[in-house]
Amino acid sequence: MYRVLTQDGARDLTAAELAAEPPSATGPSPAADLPAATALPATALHPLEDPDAPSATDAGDVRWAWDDTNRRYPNLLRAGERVARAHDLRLGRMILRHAPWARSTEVATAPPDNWDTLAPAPLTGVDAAEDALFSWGQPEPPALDVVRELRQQLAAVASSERPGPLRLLLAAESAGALVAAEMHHAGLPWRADVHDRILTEMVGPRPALGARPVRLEELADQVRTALDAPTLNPDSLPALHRALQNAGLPVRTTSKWELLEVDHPVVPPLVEYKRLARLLSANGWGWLDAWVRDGRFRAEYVVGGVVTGRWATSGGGALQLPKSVRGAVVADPGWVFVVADAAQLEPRVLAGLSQDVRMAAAGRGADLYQGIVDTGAVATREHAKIGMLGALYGGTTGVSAQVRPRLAAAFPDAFAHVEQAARTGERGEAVHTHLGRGSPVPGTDWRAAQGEAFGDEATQDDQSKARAATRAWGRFTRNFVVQGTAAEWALCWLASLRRRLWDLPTGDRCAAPEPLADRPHLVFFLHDEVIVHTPAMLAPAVVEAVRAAAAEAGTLLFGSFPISFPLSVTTVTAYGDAA
DNA sequence: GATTATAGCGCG
DNA sequence: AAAGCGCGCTATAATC
Repeated sequence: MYRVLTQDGARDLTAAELAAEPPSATGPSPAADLPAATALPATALHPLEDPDAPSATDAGDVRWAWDDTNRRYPNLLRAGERVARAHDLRLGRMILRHAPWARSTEVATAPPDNWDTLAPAPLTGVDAAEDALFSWGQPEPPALDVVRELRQQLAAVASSERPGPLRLLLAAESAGALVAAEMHHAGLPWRADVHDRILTEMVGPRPALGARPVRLEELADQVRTALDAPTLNPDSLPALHRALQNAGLPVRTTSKWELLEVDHPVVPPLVEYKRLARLLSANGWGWLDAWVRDGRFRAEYVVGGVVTGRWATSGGGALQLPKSVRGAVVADPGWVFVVADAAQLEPRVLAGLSQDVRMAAAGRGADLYQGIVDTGAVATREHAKIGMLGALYGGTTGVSAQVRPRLAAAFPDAFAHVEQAARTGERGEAVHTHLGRGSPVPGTDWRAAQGEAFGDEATQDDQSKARAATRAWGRFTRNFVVQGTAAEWALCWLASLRRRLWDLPTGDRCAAPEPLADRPHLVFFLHDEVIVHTPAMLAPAVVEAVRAAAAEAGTLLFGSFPISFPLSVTTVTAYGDAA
């Protein structure tokens, strides 16, 4: 049963009704020509195709369908309502527009409309929780026919070349949107006093606005002395570069790695200055003032914000929290964090993607890189790691290039898969993830450069630039299939974990006025890592749920293929203490 | 004076 | 050591 949120309110429709000819026909519906059986009712989905399948505690099997989770769900959460399942039509449209398996469907071929340009509402959009319960709070988007779009998307999935994976992808993406809204609602516990103490220990007390903290001023003075440049402002890159040149340092740029190759008394204080200045500008007192309220940091997640399907964030830099300030993330009294991250996620995903049984076998233990060493393919764990990362990213130099032939011989299926993705990209064609998310194709500039490189008046320079652009796009598509499929694994992990956390027996706690934040709940997600905030007593059950969810994610993507996804899990009171 | 571009570095 | 992929954010420079 779909609960479709239209501008007139919520309306319940069965999948069969959605697959039938729409009453207000503005032309033939693509769904009309489909046999009814091709549009599976939501209730008939095998649980393994649906990571947020209804659980024992869900009211029925309702799946909300709405234009934009960000626009609709936060107000439900404020009203104390938790939604079990959703179909986010904005996200669904983005995926189906570019999914190669749905290339010939109406959703993919129709001219652009308002759905294509619909920007997600900010999670922190509505300033007031004071909004009337059913005024949805934010300005209405342009006219959108929600029922029609849902019909078209369901029909597109059903008539696509691979309905099962695409259906899972849309369900997982939408579940991700629910998680993002819930994490924003609950917030990441953040102790401003601890953060302040960390900063003070590193740079001295908070200075007046615009002034440097004492430690930074000391380091700046040491830099000026070492370079004999008494008025140097080390924050000015051109000035710093000139001063380094004048002092005779052979550096091309002012970057840290280049400085570290030079032996000169200015290097230690300058590198330390840059480290602390960076921390202070990105996550100093200003950040604290702007982003932490009432003991919580509320990240603005952007689900599907990266082309590969990874999440992005806007504002606050939630996906770049430096390790040095993670000590300020402290659980509430009586509560703890369960911090879990997936070990070597991307190579494991590649093993599953390419059905490489040898690589899967190397990943049988907790450490895939050590497993590779144990096969005898390479001598050290470091070589295994650098070699695998090189294969995923398209590295062509150094150790990565050296060990590449040996790894390629040991794991031919995995290496052939990424090579194939690179070749496809170099031809300017799209690749796709395991569940069917399509990559963008290169723009007109890229194609023009390719064409001109073979023209009559092509110079050497034109040709080498074109070759470089070709290879760069190949590296992008090579990585896309792995990074994108890893993102899909992570979405399934999140969706499964979210359902399992809700199903945990919590005694009387869940009767509390805040249905989400008074029980174990997700508070942070970082590509292959999650944090659950939980009453300490329930931590062991949460650890079990996190592991079970990882196993389920592996099965959802790769069925019975024997690739495992081990986690490293710790239970801590401060994020900074996690391994 | 307001904008866009770049270098550099934080995260995976 | 970075490199080879994907991001966001800041301060400063460059440009309008």
